[in-house]
Formats: sequence, C-alpha cells, structure tokens
Amino acid sequence: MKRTKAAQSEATTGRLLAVAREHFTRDGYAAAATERIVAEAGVTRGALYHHFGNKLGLYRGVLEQVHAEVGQRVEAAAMTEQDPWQALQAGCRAFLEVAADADVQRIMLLDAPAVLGWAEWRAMDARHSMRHLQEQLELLAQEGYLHPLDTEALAYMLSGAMNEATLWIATQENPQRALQKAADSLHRLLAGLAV
Amino acid sequence: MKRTKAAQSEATTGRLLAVAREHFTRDGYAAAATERIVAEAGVTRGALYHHFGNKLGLYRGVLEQVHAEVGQRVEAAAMTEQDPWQALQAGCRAFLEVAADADVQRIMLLDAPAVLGWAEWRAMDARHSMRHLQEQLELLAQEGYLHPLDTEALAYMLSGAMNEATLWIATQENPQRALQKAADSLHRLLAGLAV
DNA sequence: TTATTATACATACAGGCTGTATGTATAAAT
DNA sequence: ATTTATACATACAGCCTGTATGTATAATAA
Repeated sequence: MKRTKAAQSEATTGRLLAVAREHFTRDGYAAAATERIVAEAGVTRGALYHHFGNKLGLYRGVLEQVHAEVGQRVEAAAMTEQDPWQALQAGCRAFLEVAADADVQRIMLLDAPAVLGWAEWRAMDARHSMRHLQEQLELLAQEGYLHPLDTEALAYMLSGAMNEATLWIATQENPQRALQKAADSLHRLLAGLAV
Repeated sequence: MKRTKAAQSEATTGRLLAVAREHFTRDGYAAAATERIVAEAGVTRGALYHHFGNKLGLYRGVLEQVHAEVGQRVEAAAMTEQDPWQALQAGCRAFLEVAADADVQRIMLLDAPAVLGWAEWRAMDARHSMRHLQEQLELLAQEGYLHPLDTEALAYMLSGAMNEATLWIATQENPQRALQKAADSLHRLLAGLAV
C-alpha cells in the first residue's frame, strides 16, 4: 500500500489531535502523558515531536480545534437573528450552551490560560469567538443603542462573565435550570448597557 | 540556641511560603521546582514534604494567603461606604485595584483554577472575596433594590467579569486609563440590575 | 532525672515524563 | 538513477516529584 506523504501526515496528525483531545479533557494538560497519547494513536513520540515540535504544540493544535468549533456555533446562532440586540443575546445564549461540553470547559476555559498564558489564550479566542462579541458590541454602539463605553473592556468582561457562568452551571445539580438563571442574569446585565 | 518546636516549625513554613510565593508568581506552578524553592528557603525538600505533604499542599498554603489578603482589602474598601450600592461599587473597584498585583494575577487568577480545579478554587474564593460579593447582592435584593435574579449566578458572573477585567487591564499600556474604562463598564452593567 | 515518644527535619532512591539526538525507510525532486 | 527531504522509530539524558529511611532534638511520661 502506497500513500502520499501529505496523506500520511494528515492521517497521523488527525489521530494525534483526536486522541490528545480526549486525554487533555480527561486528565488535564499536566497529567496527560505524551507516551500514553501516542500509544493510543498507534505511533511513537517521534511522530508527535516531528509534527508538533513539543507537547505544547500538540496542545495548541487541539485548542485551536476547540476554539474554532465554539466560534462557528456561536456565530451560526447569532446570524439567525436580524436585530443586533437579538443577535447578541442569541450568541451569548449559544455560547452558554456550547461551552457546557467537557472538552470546552477543561481545555479551553480551565487549562488554556495557565498553559499558554493569558495573552496567547486571549489572542486565540479573539480569532474565534470573542471577535464576534466585540464586533457586535461595536455595531450596537455605532447605531446608538449603547451607552458610550469602551467596547474592548466590555467584551472582555462579558466574556469573563460567560466563561465563569458555564463553569458554574456545570456544577449545579440542575444544569438546565442554572442555564436559565445565568441567561436571565446576563440579560439584565446587558440591559444596563442600552440607552 | 534552643528553640521550641512550634517556633521552629512556624519559621520554616513561613520562609517556605514566602519563597514559594515568589517562585509561583515568577515561574508559574508547573515550572516552579521544589528543589529551587527549598534551596532559597535554606532547607531541604524533606522539610517541605513534612510540613505541606506535597507540592500542591505548598501551593494551597500560598494561595490561601493571597486570597486572604485580597479578601481583606476588598472588605475594608466596601465597609467605608454606608449605602449598599456604594459599598458594592467600592468593593468592586477595590478588587480591580488589588488584583493588579502580579502575585494575584498569576497565582490566584491564572494558575489556581487549572491546578486545583474549578470547584476547589471557587470554594477557597467563596471563603474570602466572593462571599462578600454575594452577601452584598443579597442585601440589595432583600431591600428591593434589585431585579428578581439569582444572586448566586450573578455573583459568579460578576466575579468572572472582574477577574477577566484585571487581567486585561494589566496588558494595556495605560493601566490607569484601562482601569477607569473597566470601572465605567462595570458601573453600567451593575446599573442594569437596579430596579 | 531518666526513659520514651513524637516532631522536624536531611538524605538517598525510584519512577515518570519531556525533549533531543540519531538512525532509517520511503516519497519527492533532480 | 541519484539525491534530497519527509515521516517517522529508537535510545538516551536530564529534571522533577514523591517516598522511604535515618537522625537529632524537643516534649512527655515514669
């Protein structure tokens, strides 16, 4: 069986990313051993270091996937609404639902800031989910719906509030109910921004 | 020179905590080597494991200190105001200022959630800073100043917003100005909660 | 006062994990 | 057909944590 190098490479990196994602979710970054990841992926650590450079590189790859998925789903939800306010609300609500996944919580919210540092973590987030949030806020501001505030500061604070909310929701015995409470609270907070 | 065991113990744990705090702040939890910490503290790893059980135990000790300091300063600021709304605002503002310290940012905000897990991190926070926040919200709710909302959900979201805000502020070239922007935004968000 | 016990460490060792250096087979390019 | 580059596998060195064991001294009991 002959395979092209590109195909071989893609197959290996794909398996590594998939297995690593499970391990990073279940064990966390520190306790996830590269030896166990590569064994489950059917390769050796040589392959990992060839494709990703080091353990951190593999983590970046996984994190990029998670961020991209979250960003897509949030954007999709926001785009169903025409009214800017409704779009913002829909996007926020979608985030609260999407971020309920264990992968998102452990990898993207809990470990990533400590592993990559806040700046790199935020930079990656900015390329995906949070960019939409700030754009939406700026749109509202330009159309005069918003009190005169710094949209950047606002975006970070709202993002932080939602991140914390999803982690809180996940610990509640009735997550559905907790989600509603968080959404209500968020709704009220956003209401304070409107003129 | 004869020393009592209790005094000896206190002196050693004190030095270990002080040195560890510096290392955890500068290097982060993962990269802080116990060997280097004990060397700088003038003891061996035997002492560390005797008093703190393991590296995580030492981290818990440091974190408890940081949390306690932050909690005290926030409470002190809040207590200067009589009006519940003013007290809440003052406490929030104080937190934004106190959490500008590198120790607080790296240890308490960035690493702790990943190292201890969200539940234990929040439990420790609840015993210090966040307890005041929720109490204040409940006070406001009971006196009818607040829209009917879940104060627990609200407390987590506001806490998350402020945590993120301080980390953002620290990256801005003009932190003083950024602090003001964040405080303004927070003020507006809180305004949405009032009836 | 003396014998015993418990505390506060120091030292030595074992195991795990990351990163690097090196070797090899095969696809791609010349 | 030969050279080169890619995609790995293997072996090794170094660091770091936790544990097991030894020891001196303060606290306690007899």
